[in-house]
Amino acid sequence: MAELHPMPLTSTTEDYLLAIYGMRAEAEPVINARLAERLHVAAPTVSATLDRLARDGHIWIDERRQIYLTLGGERVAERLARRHRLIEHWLIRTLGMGWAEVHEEADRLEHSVSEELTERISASLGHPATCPHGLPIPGNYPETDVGQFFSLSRAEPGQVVRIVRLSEPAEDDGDLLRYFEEKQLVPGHIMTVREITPSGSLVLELDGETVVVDERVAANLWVMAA
Amino acid sequence: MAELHPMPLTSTTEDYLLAIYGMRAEAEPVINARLAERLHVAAPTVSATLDRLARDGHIWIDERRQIYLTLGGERVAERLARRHRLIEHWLIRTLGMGWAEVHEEADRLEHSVSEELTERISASLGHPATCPHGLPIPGNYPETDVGQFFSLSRAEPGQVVRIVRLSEPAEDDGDLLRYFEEKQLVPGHIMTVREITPSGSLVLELDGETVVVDERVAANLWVMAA
DNA sequence: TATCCGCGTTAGCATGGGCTAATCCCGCAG
DNA sequence: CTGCGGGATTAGCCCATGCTAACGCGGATA
Repeated sequence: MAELHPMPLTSTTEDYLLAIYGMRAEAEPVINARLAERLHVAAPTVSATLDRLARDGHIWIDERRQIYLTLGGERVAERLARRHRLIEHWLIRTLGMGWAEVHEEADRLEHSVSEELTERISASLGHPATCPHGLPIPGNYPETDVGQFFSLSRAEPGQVVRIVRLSEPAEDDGDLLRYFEEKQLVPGHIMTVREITPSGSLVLELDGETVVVDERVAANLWVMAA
Repeated sequence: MAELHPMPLTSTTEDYLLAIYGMRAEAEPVINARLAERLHVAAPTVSATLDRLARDGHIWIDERRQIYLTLGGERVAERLARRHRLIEHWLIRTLGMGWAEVHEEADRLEHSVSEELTERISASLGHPATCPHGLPIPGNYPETDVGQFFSLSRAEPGQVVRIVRLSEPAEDDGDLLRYFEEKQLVPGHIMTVREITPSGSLVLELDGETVVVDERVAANLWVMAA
């Protein structure tokens, strides 16, 4: 039953929907325990909140306790992701905020920016296709070559790749963001995979500089053959 | 007792403090019943919330049930007013939103904009002294000629005045805002008071146009001799 | 097979922020 | 003096969002 007057969603509701959306996009299993980690709340809290989300028709949960967005829930999440990612761009372009700082600010602003303001922002930026960290902006992102993207941790020695985006969870790790920024491991940059060490670390060459990243870090960078 | 880790205030708390601050600035009596009207909540809700505000040291209430901000509460309110008014400017200047629409948007954004972002906005706008509706921006507003301001409803026939700002409550009245915008009754504009009718309406001349406003409307415009 | 780990739910509780209905209090006007 | 009107509080509810402690369950492992 759709509400006649769609109650404005709470900030918490929006956070949950966006987290589920993000985890789906990364093809991670979406279960109670993972959400609890991601949202920094206790397991029973997640259970109760998911019950409300299901009651209100935003999600459904199957027998194996996998969580899925309904069509309505997905629409909400897409709008939020769109807002969040446009805001990030905006903060960088018009106010000169740092590449590693905007995510946190956008996490709060995404809940209070109106639909109209969102569209004005998108227009003023020329409708960018991705956020500054390379994640697609729903509504602006063309249906393209997503299939060509793969995790840097799966790259082969000798391969030349271009960074296309960060992983979802990387955005919530301020230290990691600052590290990526410092090493210029940001979307658009091209690098060569020199070698892969026995422990799984990758030796990269970027702008003539050599950078070594371990497997866990490489897993958070998505690339395409360049 | 100041908290060691100052708990982030809730949106509700901020709304109450800002309302109290605004009513004080207009020299309106600050009591429970007025707050209930302004915030669109029931009287017992206000009582309960004010109890919490007092408990947390943001306000105090005297024997006659007048409500006052503590120094801490006032600091919070000033920061919020600053944010709100800077955001309004920003939305108009960088995104072309309407003079009559920005207040509502800012009412939501003021709760989620960080201190750092606020300062970046102020700098990018050249530290404006007032919001687009003429209300002073704490921290940017010079200590000046506030004493020269008076309500348009107290103007004399023949007087030439310049609009300096709206009243606080006018900002929450969308229809009134749109009316002011349409008639160009906005800060900076100069007009002549042609006559005052027996019913208290004012006949004004603005840019060669004649505009008639009733007493209730005139009370919401502050002017100075020009 | 016995056990333990990861996961989920139940029970029980707290706080913030809302509401209505009913009562109470004070000052002013008749 | 009586009564009324405005304002505040009390009592009693509700919901969303959080927590801990304890229990249950199913699969992998010793």
